[in-house]
Amino acid sequence: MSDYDPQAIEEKWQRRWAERRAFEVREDPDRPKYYCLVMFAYPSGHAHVGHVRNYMIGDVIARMKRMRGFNVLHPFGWDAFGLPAENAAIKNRSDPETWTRENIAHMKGQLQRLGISYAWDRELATCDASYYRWNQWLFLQMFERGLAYRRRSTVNWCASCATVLANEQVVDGGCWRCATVVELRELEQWFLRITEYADELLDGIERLGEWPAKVLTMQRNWIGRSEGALVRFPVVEAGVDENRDEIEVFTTRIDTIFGATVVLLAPEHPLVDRFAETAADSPGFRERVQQFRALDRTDRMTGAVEKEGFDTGRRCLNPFTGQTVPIWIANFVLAEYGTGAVMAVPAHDQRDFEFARKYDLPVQVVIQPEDVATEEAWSLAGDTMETSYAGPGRLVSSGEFSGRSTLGAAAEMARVAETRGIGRPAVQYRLKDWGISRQRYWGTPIPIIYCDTCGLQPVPYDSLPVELPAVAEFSGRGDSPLAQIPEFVNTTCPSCHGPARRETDTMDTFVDSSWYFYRYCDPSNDQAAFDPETVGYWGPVDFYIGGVEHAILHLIYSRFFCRVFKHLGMVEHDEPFTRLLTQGMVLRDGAVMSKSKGNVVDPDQMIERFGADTLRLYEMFVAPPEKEIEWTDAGLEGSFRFLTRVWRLVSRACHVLTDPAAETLGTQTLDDTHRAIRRKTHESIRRVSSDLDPRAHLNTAVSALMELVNDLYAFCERQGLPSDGADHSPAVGVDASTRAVLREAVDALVLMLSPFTPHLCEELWERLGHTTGVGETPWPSYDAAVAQADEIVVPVQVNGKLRARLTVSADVTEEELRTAAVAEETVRAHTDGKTIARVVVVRRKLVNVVVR
RNA sequence: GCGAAAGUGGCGGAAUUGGCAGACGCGCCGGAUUUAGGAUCCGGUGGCCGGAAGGCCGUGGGGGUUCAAGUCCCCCCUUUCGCACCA
Repeated sequence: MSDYDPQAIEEKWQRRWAERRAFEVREDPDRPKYYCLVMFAYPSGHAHVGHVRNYMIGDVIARMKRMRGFNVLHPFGWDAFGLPAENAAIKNRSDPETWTRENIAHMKGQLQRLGISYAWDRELATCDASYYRWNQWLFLQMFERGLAYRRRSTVNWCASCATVLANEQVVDGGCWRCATVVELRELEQWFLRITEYADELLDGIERLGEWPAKVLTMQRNWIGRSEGALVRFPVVEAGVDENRDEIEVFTTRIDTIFGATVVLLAPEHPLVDRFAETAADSPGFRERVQQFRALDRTDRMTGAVEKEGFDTGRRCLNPFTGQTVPIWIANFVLAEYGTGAVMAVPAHDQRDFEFARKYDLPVQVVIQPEDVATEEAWSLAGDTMETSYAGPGRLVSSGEFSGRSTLGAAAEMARVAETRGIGRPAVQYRLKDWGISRQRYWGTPIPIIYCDTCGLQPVPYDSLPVELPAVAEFSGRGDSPLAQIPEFVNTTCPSCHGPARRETDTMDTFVDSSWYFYRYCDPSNDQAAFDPETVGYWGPVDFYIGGVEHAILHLIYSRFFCRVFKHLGMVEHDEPFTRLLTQGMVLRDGAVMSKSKGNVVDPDQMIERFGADTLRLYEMFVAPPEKEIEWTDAGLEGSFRFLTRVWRLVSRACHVLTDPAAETLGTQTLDDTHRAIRRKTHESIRRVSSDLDPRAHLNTAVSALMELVNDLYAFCERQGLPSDGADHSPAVGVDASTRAVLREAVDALVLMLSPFTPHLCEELWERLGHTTGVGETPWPSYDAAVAQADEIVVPVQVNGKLRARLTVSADVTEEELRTAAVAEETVRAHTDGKTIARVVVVRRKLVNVVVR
């Protein structure tokens, strides 16, 4: 047989798979379905070995599941809208679509050379009107239900990208894409009411048992639910009793309200401007407010700025104590959380404590720890305490509530506030509604029309899609590129048919990626986003694989959309992704691969040198899928060496194996060597099967296969099989038992290796005389009786230290083990002259002789 | 600062339920083969002592539980990730 020539083999099998449409599937109610999905790709230009790793994990799982009898949906597509296309267009003086389509073509070629088992007939690109029209459809559905709405608001603005960012897209105060520090701007924006589902999204986390705990924690933090109360503090105006202003605060510690000695406003709080109008007598008021507002946003958010504030001179009424308290403006109070106003309780909150000490504001103790003997001790401490006390305890100096335990007091006091009409229990979330308006060209047009007479009008469903107009040359200037295109902007009102203007913002591309996994199920449907019955068959996604960088953005939006579709009656499941695996990055020289660092490893070059199978195997073997890996060429060579070894082993086996149907195990007598290799074969099947499913420990599955190959080499040598390349007549001098045992082992090896290196294994499978493809052959099953050894080696310890090994029959009894262990010579050397206090026997595992 | 995860040979990593630490691979060393190199095959490879048999030590550090700890508990160190004035 010839040498291993990956290039020839890989091309041959990729062609055959395509001809056979081997990976295209349709719904089949008689077979269990399995939806294996990798996160679709942004067509940036070139796939690198990091992408390859992601896609390989999915491919190994998909191919293995197919062999295990599942009807496997394994699609791929393109997250094709987005800013880089616009930037590239400006740079190349072309248009975003050309750039995008060329990149898709190139990357698709790269992926196809890897031999991934995608159902390419379901490929989609979000920039196709046939896809994004359903973004528009869904937007209108949400608009009808009040889930999409428009409001003027302060938004995060990235000056470099010249667009708005969602809260989720602001990372450490900068743009998630380019890290430019975000500014705040007032704009009319479209929002999706994700907060409507805040509790559902939070509760659902409990049921995502097959997601990494880390991702769940991040989502919990992001939603940031806190229970507390809203309480209104009436502003005390000299001489005015009616219709006076109120400051509503949110607190999680209403049980400390008797200690609220000052109310703090965010500099952006609406009342601040009102106060400023009448603050003529207070010089510098406006200037100081301006100073606070101008503070660097990131610094304010992260606490890098010193806590400062000043007295407005106004006072309000603490509705529980009936006492007036001063109103201050403080730079650390956030306008966007809660009500933008807080009650400060210096004695029981560290921030407030520091603030009070700095400005010499009163510290009123109202909670006393259970273990402090007397109230006096703490009342005294109010003036001398060095730190706040935020723990539990008993309420003191709290009117009718004094003596109560903090446990349960907060809930009751919130209810009391409600009956008195001064507040109510309330829940706050960190999660904000999702701003989706983007002042960009390359995205889904928002299907809304503005008419001077009729106002805001949704585009009628039968006018969808609102197509993105082509542009000849892309300048990228102006806030909303679509606004520069009169043919697009000018339209007629669907209601009065008078002249009207289209919305010129496009949707955040995360809208596109929030439901693409449903579209794959029914990709060419032109009547609906998807047929609910079809998604009912394929959904939810059983196994989803992608980078942890999407832990909050994409994965929370998709869970949100799943619920919207459920409420539209289009899906029945609660969660879109049953199991999530976040694969580790591929690093080189300790850094993420990027063009600018010049450390990108191009998969095409690796395929050229070693073949796709070697690259595939290497990336699966080097570490567990979740871990990040450091790229090494040496490791790749090792994988190539292993595959060459497999090739030679099977070639050698082919010299003596002729007919799969005849070489079966039946009544042959097997000697020890035969039994040993059968044991190894079945043990390997057991290990590889469970390593792949459900454990997804792909690296140890490969290790087990390497061990099997090593043993098979030794077996061939021992049985005197002619070596590869030697002159021989088939099967000369090789008995039927040896051939049957070898056949079983080599077949199992090739089958189990095939999800990793499908081209090589298809070729070897064919050479082994099989007529069906390796991928259509059922996964091998293991026989526990065969995997079980006749004899086992049991370690013997004396006082926990290994002293001997006993080779005993597998069905040895505890008593026999005990006797044999104590009698063993090396054991006796360590027990002589001592008392055997105890002998611990763990059947089939270990003996420990305890001496004194 | 708070929270979580991790820390195992020269390197990547394995050890599924508390039961032989270091599977498998890389690298290195030796042997066979070879004109030579490469490739291949076989063997060795945690540290220390020893000619060997064997012994001692060993999973970031320190304590503990247990017949038995990489694994469980407590304290500490380091790294990574997440959160970071959220009232």
